[in-house]
Amino acid sequence: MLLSAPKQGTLADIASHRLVHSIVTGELVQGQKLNEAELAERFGMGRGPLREALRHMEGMRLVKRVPNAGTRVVILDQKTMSDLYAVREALEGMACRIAATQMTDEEIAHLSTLLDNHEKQIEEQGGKLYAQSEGDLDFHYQIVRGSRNEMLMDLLGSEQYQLLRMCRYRTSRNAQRTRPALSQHRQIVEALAQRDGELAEMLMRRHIQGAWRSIREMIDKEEAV
Amino acid sequence: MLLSAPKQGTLADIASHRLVHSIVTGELVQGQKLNEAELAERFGMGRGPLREALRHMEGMRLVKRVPNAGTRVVILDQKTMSDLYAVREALEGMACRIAATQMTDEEIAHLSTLLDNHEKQIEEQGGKLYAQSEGDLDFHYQIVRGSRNEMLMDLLGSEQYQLLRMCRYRTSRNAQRTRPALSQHRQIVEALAQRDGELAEMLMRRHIQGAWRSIREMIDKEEAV
DNA sequence: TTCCTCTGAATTGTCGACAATCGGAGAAGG
DNA sequence: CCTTCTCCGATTGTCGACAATTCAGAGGAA
Repeated sequence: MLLSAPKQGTLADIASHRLVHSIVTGELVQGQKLNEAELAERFGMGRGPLREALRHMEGMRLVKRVPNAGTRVVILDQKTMSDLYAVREALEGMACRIAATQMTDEEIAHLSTLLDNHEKQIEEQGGKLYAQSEGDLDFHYQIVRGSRNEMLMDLLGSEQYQLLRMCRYRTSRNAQRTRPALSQHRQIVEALAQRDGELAEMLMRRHIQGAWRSIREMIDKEEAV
Repeated sequence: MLLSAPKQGTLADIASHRLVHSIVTGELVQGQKLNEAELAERFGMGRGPLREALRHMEGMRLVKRVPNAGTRVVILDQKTMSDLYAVREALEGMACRIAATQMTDEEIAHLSTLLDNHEKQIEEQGGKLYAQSEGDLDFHYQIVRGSRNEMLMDLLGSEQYQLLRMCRYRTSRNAQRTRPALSQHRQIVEALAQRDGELAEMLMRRHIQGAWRSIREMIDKEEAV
């Protein structure tokens, strides 16, 4: 799993993982100020490791830090989300294009079975929206891994991934477009199987554009209320 | 300038900037182990701020850190560079596409004059290869800013920018393809002026592909010796 | 000679205390 | 009543010392 948090290692790493979790799930509210002493005590560690974790999270763009004024949880407004999806479209599109030439037949077949499972989950009337969402992320990350591009894996895996989960958590209530999404996923796998990178890239980009459109409409409707 | 390093702020920030400079210019050799105590003394600070800087650099992908085993300067081998250019192609292509719809006429005109200056510099037989290189980065970053996408600006500006500079520093001896590059830049500006995002994206992607091909050939030739 | 084990020195990880800085409550003046 | 200044509490930034871990080399056995 991507969120596998090795509860071992330095305290700073542990603090990072706990902070990520708290921020993604909304336990730490957007814009909230993070008090170093308080968090350090809650995590049972000194302020040193915590500050290092904060610096790391700054790199992940999950918090915003101002010298001598503390660090705050990032605010995911519509503009930020829009920017995020544009970047995703570019990066995952590229990943898809490369993956079409780099993935093994076995890996592509595995993607197919992954989608089969996903479909079953949907038919079983998954109240487990969360699992579906994670499964979707899994699909996307498998393709990114297929690109064999370390930098893409880092960017989409470690960093944007968290922002995306945060975004989903905030908008997970409905967003029932799993059906069309699944269909698009199948198209993408087919393009990969045919080793058509250009087509795979285009399909992935459209897929992400569609996801963003869906989310944005939901946000707009929500704000109208 | 992008490399403007405010020599004020927290010691950790100062350390970051000095480390970036040392790594990009090669003063700190690739793969070299970074001793915390030694660096802290050289910078005239304690190990605390230095460790925070190191964590920050880890986020920038300029160093690699292993728990209980220290941090080392990243190694820019051909695979890493290739990955970097693929990511650049995706991100700058997207930036270009968006910029075509977002930049003001004034900004586009400014790009044109920027290229005029660049051309003059070339004709004046610039021994100042460095200035040209920085000018080129300036051109690219102006377009990224034109996209109005904060995340793109961050990714391409603060982070990849440094890796790219490091890459260029290593391969700056010849790489005399300023002429075709300038011509391609002009084409891109024209596409932007016509508000043709799709074309602008394609031209930018080809431009970056060409730059990478040129660099790779040079590396291959170098290694053959 | 080669390999293993066992130190112990060097380096990283962590903590608590102190200094510097910022934000806000409350007093002084208009 | 509002504005501005001053001081104080709270929070961040920094340092030095200590604990935990790793790595290299000395020494010994096969």
